[in-house]
Amino acid sequence: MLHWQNPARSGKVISLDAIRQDQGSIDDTIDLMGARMRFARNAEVFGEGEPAEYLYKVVSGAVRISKLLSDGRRQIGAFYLTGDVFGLEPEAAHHFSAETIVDSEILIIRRSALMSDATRNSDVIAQLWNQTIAHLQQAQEHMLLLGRKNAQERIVAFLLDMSKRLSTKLAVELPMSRQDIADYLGLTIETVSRTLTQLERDGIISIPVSRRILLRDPAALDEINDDCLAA
Amino acid sequence: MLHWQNPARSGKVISLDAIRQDQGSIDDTIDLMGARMRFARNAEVFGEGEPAEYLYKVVSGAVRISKLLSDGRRQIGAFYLTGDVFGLEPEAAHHFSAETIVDSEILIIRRSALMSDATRNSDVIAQLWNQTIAHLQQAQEHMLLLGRKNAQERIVAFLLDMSKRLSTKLAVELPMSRQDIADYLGLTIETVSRTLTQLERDGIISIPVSRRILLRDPAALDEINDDCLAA
DNA sequence: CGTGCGTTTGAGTGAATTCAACGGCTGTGG
DNA sequence: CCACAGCCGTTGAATTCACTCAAACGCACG
Repeated sequence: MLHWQNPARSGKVISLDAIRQDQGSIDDTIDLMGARMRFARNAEVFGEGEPAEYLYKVVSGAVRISKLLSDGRRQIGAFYLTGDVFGLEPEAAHHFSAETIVDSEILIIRRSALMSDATRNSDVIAQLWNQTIAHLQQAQEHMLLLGRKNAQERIVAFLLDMSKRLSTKLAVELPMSRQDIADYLGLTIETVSRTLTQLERDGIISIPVSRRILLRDPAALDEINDDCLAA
Repeated sequence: MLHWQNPARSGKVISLDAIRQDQGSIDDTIDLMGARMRFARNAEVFGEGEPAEYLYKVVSGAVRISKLLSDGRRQIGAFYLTGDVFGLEPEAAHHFSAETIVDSEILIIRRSALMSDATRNSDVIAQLWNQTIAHLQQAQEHMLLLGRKNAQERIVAFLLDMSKRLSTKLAVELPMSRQDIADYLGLTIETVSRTLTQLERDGIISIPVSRRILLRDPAALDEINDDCLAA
């Protein structure tokens, strides 16, 4: 039997929750078939244009996927944290490169292994499809942020998303640098820094050390984030 | 047998080509099972938050999918032209709303019908998955544009993409308004207009009427678009 | 011949960027 | 234990690119 229905989700912010929620059988499959590998900080997991032979799951650590323009401008497409699956593109080649942000342990599974299993069990494809859908929705949400939100809104959306995904609700320990955040949000490092400082001055957050952010006034953050649909 | 391999594609610009190329069997299925419907210009095909019961294919006309913020800011996620499939989110609800841009004919198929077929033929799921992947890659490419490109680069990328998809290589007949273009590219209508005017002054394009754009100097356009990877 | 909508053009503003300097850790080596 | 180098992050000043506000234009339609 197939599981076409993902759990209905009410929120408008599409993070990777959907992916996690729907990982029952794929987790089992991958965990059985995969091989663990350790990567140092800033190691390349795969490069743009490389054949996409494997599927990846973050066991511990954090990963970014990114694209570069010829003049060095970089867009980070997503961050993957513990438990997240990435690299699932049944095309010949990857369209992003993936690097670790911190020392990480990654579970790697050969795509062909999954696929041969899939011929016997269409559940696996359905699961992979659902994963892809979740990634797509995340990308679409991010397009709204990149296209239409100002610096403060971007930063706040980022903090709330990280808070949710790290599930340390009010004390967010960021694995990534300001440059990574900037390249994810389509801002400069200076703007990221200034905006965070301003939020701290406003008493909405506090930043005891640069990588640790305390959400002092979640209501104010939600207010700024206010993604509501019109009418 | 499954078709895991999409045709390898060399270009960096991910348009909907991949979708079209891989539509053999899904086209057959949908065309057989679907019902055609006519929509007037600016008609809503589905709304954000509505249950996603159907899959859609543009027979003729054009469709935009979009998201709104509470203050009216709008981000258009994609345009779908003749032959494109959209609405494939096996989640409970749509995350974008979809409206026709011009009078359109849309083929509609009940998802459940496809799905019951899928239990017998995992090919169909694989096809749907590939469609989703293509949409994801398009979204990721668009994130790079929205996050890191200036107005001129956005306009040029848009024109080249439209030129390719409309396959009237050098004379692009745009179905959408300047406002739609602006909301797709994350710009204002004025900036879109000014940038097009400037390209015309530079002799790179010409605009006999506002919706028709002639690509006079494709090499110059490619130059500006230059998406190349670094090193 | 108006009216209305979509588009263009102009002038001025502003938010984010660029350029530049400074501050504060961390680790290393004297 | 201190000195110093190398990052990373913050802050400041000036600039710029796209935005806002405003008006005019052109075309279609009644």
